Amino acid sequence: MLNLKLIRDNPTQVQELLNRRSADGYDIQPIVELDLQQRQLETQRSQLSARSNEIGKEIGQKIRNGSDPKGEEILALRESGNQIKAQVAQLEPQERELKAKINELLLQIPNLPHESTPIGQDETENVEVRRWGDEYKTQSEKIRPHWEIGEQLGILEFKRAVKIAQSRFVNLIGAGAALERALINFMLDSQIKAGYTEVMPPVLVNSDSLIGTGQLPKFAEESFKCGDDDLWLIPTAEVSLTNLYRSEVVTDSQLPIYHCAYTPCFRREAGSYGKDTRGLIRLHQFNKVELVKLVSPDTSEAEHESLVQNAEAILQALKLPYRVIELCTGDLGFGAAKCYDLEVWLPSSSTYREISSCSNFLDFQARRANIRFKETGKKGTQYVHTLNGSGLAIGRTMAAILENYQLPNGTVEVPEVLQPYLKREVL
RNA sequence: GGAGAGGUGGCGGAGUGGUCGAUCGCGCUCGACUUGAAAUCGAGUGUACCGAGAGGUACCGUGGGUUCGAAUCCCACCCUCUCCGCCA
Repeated sequence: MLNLKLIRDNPTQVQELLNRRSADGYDIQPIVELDLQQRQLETQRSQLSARSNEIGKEIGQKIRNGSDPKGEEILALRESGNQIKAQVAQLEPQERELKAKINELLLQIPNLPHESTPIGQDETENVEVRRWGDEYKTQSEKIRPHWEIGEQLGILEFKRAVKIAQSRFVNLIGAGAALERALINFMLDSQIKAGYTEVMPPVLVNSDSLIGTGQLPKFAEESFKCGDDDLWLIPTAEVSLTNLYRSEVVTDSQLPIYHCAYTPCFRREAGSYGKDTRGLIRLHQFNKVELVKLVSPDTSEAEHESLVQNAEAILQALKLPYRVIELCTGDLGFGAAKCYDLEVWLPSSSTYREISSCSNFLDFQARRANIRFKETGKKGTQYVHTLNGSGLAIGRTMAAILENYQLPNGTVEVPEVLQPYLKREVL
């Protein structure tokens, strides 16, 4: 969430930055007005409370000095205390309501795009930063999509998954399941080597966690909710990992904190009917290795670049052609100030498809989740900066491997780095 | 799910209606002593919000309530621990 003081002090700049996201945009004016009202109320109420506290102390002192607790003097003081209390009781709910309303509005406002984020309307104005691995693109004439390859090899099974669940689910069979596991282990091993501490977190989380990372309140329809409990299936391990430190104050010596996790991810994909209906690209349940960093604000830009490199390293090790895209302001996710997408080459459709999204949230999530750090020797606390990225989405990686490593005879070569994990060279 | 115990500042731990934002110990910071360190001694040391400032308000698991006044009394909820039950 945005800093209320920043909105208060620089409403025009904040509004201008929000407008970069979209023209119909977000209006901060209501917040500015409510904030003004709330502060006036707060001043008024706290002055009354101060007076009331004084009266309370006076009564206590008089009784200790021998005044009759039932005497006229004390009764008069109590009466005036009661009057003030009645006034406070009137103001309090108004103030609480205003605060709640402000908070509600703040939770709906997306992050301000970073100054360096390219300005644009939608994904067509995203900027390609670099490309890697053109030399690995297959020259073969006969390219089949990954779901055909997978079904023919008997390692992907969509029909029965639909039976036991619904559409957009898959069974991985035999070598398919083994390949999935190999990818998970390879990715985790690589990221652990890069300095991330592995976590196996809950994949069910409460509402506060989803608010902390920004999925709630705006995107409730994107996640699966458990009926009887305040628990949701995570759409990404970002939620679990970032919320590990919710409402905590860490010391600056603990920073930077790097975590990686393999988890299944669950997404309702509401509103994407008809999109990517075949294959592994858009499922309700998919596996992912996620990277999360909590860092000191002055390092977050450099940390962002190195996070992207950690994700890229996986694609490079797998020799999968990809490109790095910097999202423009109009395509930026809700909480991100700056975001790079990694897109892997899928030869069957001759397109690059997103396989990792690496975002810098600055203090946006830290404010929502109240994650702070204390600098030794300094008074007070500061919000950390949070970053995350996929390292990588497993299902899409499998799709890319099946397509990029397919052989004319219908089999699939196993990428060299996976061979020790999979203990075979061909699928 | 049942029974019991408990949740206080970075940690430990006091505090059962007023002088408590909270004794004390540890830790930490600064200073003194010391060639240096340890030990010792002295001072300081929570967070958030409002206010130009002086200052004020709020916070003792969370939310309500009683009272002029609540860490302390009442109610509900959450969490932790022990025992029992169930269970991958």
